[in-house]
Amino acid sequence: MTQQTQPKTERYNPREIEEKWQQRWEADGLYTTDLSDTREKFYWLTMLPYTSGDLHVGHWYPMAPSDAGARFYRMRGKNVFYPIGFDAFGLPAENAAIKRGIHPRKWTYDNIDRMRGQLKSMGAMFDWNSEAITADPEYYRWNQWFFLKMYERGLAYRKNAPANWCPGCQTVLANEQVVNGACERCGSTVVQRDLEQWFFRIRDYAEELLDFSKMDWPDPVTTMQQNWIGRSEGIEADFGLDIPGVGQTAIRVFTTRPDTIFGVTFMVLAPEHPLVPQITTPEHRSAVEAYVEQARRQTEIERLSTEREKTGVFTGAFCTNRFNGRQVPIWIADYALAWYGTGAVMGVPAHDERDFEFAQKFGLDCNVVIAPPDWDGSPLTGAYIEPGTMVNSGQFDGLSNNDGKSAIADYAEQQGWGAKTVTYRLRDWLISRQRYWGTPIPIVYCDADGVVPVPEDELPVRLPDDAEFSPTGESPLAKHAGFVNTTCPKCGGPARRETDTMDTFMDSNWYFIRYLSPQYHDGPVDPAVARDWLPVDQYTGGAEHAVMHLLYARFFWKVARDLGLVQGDEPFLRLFNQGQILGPDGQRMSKSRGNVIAPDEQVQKFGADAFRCFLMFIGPWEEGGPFRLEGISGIERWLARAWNLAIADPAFGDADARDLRRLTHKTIRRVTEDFEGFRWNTAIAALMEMVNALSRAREAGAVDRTAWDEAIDSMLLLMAPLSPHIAEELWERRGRPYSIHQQRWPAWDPGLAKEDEITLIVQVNGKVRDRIQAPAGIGEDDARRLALASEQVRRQLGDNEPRKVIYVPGKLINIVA
RNA sequence: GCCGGGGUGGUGGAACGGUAGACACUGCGGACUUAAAAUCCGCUGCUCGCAAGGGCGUGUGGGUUCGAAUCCCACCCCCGGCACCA
Repeated sequence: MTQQTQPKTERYNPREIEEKWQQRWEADGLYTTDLSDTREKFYWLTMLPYTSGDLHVGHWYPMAPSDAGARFYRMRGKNVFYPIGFDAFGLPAENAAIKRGIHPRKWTYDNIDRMRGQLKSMGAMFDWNSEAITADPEYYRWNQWFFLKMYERGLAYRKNAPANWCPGCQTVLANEQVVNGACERCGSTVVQRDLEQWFFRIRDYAEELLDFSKMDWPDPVTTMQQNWIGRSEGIEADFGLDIPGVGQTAIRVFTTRPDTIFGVTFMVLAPEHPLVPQITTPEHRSAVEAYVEQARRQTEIERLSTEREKTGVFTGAFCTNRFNGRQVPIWIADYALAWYGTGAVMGVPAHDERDFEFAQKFGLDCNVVIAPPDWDGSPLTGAYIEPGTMVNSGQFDGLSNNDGKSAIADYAEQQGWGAKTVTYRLRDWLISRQRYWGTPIPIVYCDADGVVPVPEDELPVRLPDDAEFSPTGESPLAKHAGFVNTTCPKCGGPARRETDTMDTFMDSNWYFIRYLSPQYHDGPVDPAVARDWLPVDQYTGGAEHAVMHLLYARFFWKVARDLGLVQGDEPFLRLFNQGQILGPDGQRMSKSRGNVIAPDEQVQKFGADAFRCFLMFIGPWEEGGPFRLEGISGIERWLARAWNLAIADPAFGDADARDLRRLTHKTIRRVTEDFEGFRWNTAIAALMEMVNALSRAREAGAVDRTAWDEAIDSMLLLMAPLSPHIAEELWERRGRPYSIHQQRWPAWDPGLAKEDEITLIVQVNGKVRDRIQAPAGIGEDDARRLALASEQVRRQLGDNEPRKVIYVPGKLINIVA
């Protein structure tokens, strides 16, 4: 509109300022946290990156907003600790190294060097003095130490068990690492193999892990953990067994439906159930053996297929339902899972869908014991699983099935036929891996002394660099004579080392503890620092870790607590899950898809500040979504306009400061509240509005000097967490004291932020017909007078008298005719 | 199948039960420029109308309410997790 004489000013050029400030901040140790400082501590943690190669947008998306959050709390006066490290062990690094024919150590540490530079280019306030790398012997030494402590307490044990075997990665996997029957990493179909493996007793903590009351976590994550742990209340009940030559006299089942126990018409054992070979009668032996063999060969995918029809074979044996004395046939079927409950299921076709399907297929009886409300006694066409009245259940007839549950449970306990119990879906954590790039398990096998833990003072058991590490199905360390052959710590005789390594999730269990004293030699953490700084106050990271890292880490923390190492029951008091950032095609970003966005180029082109802000602006952080670069020009324009506002003053003069001050204080309020709720996108929108309003104010003529300075200074302070470089540069150019990142967060004055004029919305029958400017404190009578005087309202109303008027103070008036 | 989360303009997205579409991108028009870029200004949900103004609009269908994107019921679709868990 008006001819604008742009002052001859320097243009915003991120390349000129960003590196300069990064170097200055580093040289000044600006982001080094003094852990002995007495101000209120705030441990802000972002999930550590895996060292798989270059950083891409998938790394920036979680980290840039997290950095803004950490900076925000720092400016609010907290002593913020915001560390970073590298998750360096594990299959992906090892596989990548093998593919390229280089040593995993070299591959990993080269990546770390590159990633460190990339992370610094982000302008994040990471405290690099606290860096921890999980593949360092001084780190994994304490993995081993923890293992020994757990072994001492019986929390680490060894057992031969069927394990998830990935033929691609040539190693076993934890239950949590099998996704739809396939390896989480390489996608190979997982098969079952019997192996001697090390486990952690996470099940011992199942009950406590279900208590989420001591932390503030997003609901979806706690729900996922709850489902994963899968607590079920029920009873274990014994069915009588009277088979010549079989010592055992009962088969124990687990059921959540004791109320249906009179309806049992058959029994199902898992193919792997130990009683199967003993009870099978000679004429059924070959069929049973064939079935067991076929079940063993099945892949997880085949076994899990829901479309599959029920299969099973009769063993020829019978057992007795002690409640009604009925003899029922014992079958084996793979829908009974060996590891869940007791590995045996009582078949109640009338009241369980799976049992119904099984009975239908094999012509087994179906006895109704819970009557549907208007049941006429005719056969069921499907399992009835809803509540009902008990029938055909002896003395329990007539009870509601809900009452029957406890009545039968009590009766079973009285008779000694069973007991109330709780079963979990969660399995113990299998930590052995037959791979090279991990923490060696500190155990020695001696012919004389058996399993012998390596003494603490011999830690770390070092991972040899010169192993032949291509996977063969056996741990590569097994072929390294220098590693394997050792002496028994107990008797001094010849012994062999354990050659498996630990699951890499062991590393991420406690890295945030190590950050506090990464150089500490006398334990995993300096106890004094741990006492002051743990637990983590705010954790941010992806929801993909809901049932792996986040569950393991909670378990591990509770073990560390029981060892007296840390205090409190939970490691992460608050959690925020950002959404997944996807490629422009809406697909998960991956090198193989070719949809990876490299931040380095974007930083070159737009600057780190613009790129950070853009990632925060594209949408709500928790939602993620496809990344498209298109909108970034809006961010560039905003930063450039902010720059121009800050380096060139408007025409100062006698002017009303009220509007300007209201703008400032309203914006402070909005940005502060948005930051508290991780709403970076709307915070940036508020700052954009401020820039737009300030530009208009400058155009409009004379501006009050004090109000202008307050506005610009506040704006820079509000921008500092989002775009640290430009904020620092402009702060300096305006002659303010270094560093902006050490300034206090601005406070808003509610009186100044308040509007003194409102737009009164005038509705007739709920439809907006007019908007009238009115004083903010307008009362109902005045509002009504204004509204009824409106020409629009009169036209809508016609001859009708208003029947009712609804007034929402300061907002709206609705005239109902 | 079960458990979460979500469906709003051409696009990303805003909206304590109270102006739907803030903020931005794109597009269109204009200013500046020899020209372009950059910058600045205006318009930009659909639709009827010359206009004033009206109608329709938040996945679908109902309901509650003076008033619903928001609350309730039923359903459809998308994303994530779990999946024969007895």
